[in-house]
Amino acid sequence: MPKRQAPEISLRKQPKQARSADLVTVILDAAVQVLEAEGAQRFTTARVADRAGVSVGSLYQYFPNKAAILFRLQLEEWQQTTDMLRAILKDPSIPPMSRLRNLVHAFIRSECEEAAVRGALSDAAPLYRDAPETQAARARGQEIYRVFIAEILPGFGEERRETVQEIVTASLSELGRRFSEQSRTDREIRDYSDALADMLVAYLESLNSF
Amino acid sequence: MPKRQAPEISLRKQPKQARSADLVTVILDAAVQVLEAEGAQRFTTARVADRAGVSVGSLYQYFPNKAAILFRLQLEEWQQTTDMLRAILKDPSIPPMSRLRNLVHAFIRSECEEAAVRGALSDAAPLYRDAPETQAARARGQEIYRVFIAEILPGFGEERRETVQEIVTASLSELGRRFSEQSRTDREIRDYSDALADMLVAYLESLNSF
DNA sequence: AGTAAATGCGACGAATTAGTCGTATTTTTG
DNA sequence: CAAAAATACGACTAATTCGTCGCATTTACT
Repeated sequence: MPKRQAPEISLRKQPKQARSADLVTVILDAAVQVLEAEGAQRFTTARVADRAGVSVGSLYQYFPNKAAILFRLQLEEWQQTTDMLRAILKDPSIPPMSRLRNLVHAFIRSECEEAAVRGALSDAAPLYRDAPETQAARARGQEIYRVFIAEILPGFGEERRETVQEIVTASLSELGRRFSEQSRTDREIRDYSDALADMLVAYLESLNSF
Repeated sequence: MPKRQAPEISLRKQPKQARSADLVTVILDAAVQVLEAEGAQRFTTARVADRAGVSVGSLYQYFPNKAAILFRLQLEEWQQTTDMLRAILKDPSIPPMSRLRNLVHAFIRSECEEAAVRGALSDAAPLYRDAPETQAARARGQEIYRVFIAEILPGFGEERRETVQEIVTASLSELGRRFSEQSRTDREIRDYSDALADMLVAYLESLNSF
């Protein structure tokens, strides 16, 4: 059981002046560029600092270690995606299964944009995924699905719903990630999204026909 | 676009004497142990050689680089799994959807055994996944599903079937991997397998009801 | 202006790693 | 048994990496 993983993934100190706040954003932008251009393997603090036009020392003023930068990027990614999906999933003017279809399409499209960065980020996941902050962020993201599943499967027990939720969310995130590993045409994206939506809808409807 | 990745993943030379054939298996055994005990991050040729009770030099006689060892392990993993699943999927005495259910259960159970090694192997995937040998092995593994999908969806065109196959195989491998990241009780394994099988069956049956 | 706090710097230390090469040992072969 | 081929060895090199520390510069505040 390899349980490495030091904590300390959060910001080391809060930027108090404008220049240092800028510094943090400049570093994060540079980090994205490094991930995109060099991949997870060659993602190093030195390269990030270099591309940001900043010294390593400055970088380490605000990020306690390399993993903290990656975690921060993943966190922002998750937050953006979750916000988008929440809006789709909560819209009461659309029937649930249509909302789900819309969500699938939006999610797959979003996964295919900036696929390079996302892919690299997931290659680097071992560096940050075991940190408690990461677990917490994951859990927060699950909330919107929990509510949705409860809405469409009202007769089911807590435990059963959790399993369904696990399957549905994992299908989305894992199949989305895998699909976006290769570059795809718009046509492929539509077809795949349709098929994935078909599968999820067929599953959920089959559960309700009893 | 990070396109690193040197080829040269195959064996450097064939062992001609018994002792060197032993050497290769000893090294592979040790590699598994290192992956399991230390994780992908700390998987180094030195550690493997050390645990195998062999010198690095000897290791490099037969493996051109670190990635070759990992590829070899992944290949054996895939071969074993594929053989098992092929037998289940081809049994003509059982109706197709029952075969699929059996397959899901067998696969998830198998993923949960030695989850540590499999997880580490997939963390290390960036080191070998872009090699042509890996692509080829992947493609070979897809074959059994291609045949199965063709059997149950005879009226569908080639392209459509490919999308379905992509969805089904990705669901299995990715959800299986993700599920096995945490350690699971027998009960959880059964419930999850049932749910996943439900989803796949619901999907495939929904396709056939037109 | 003058002081203290905040920020920025980058050379440097300590550690780790992949892979090689010349040599020693063992096995095969004639 | 002797020469040749195969195998084993492990010290070593070259490269890369993370993260720190003492000092310089800039900003905030009175």
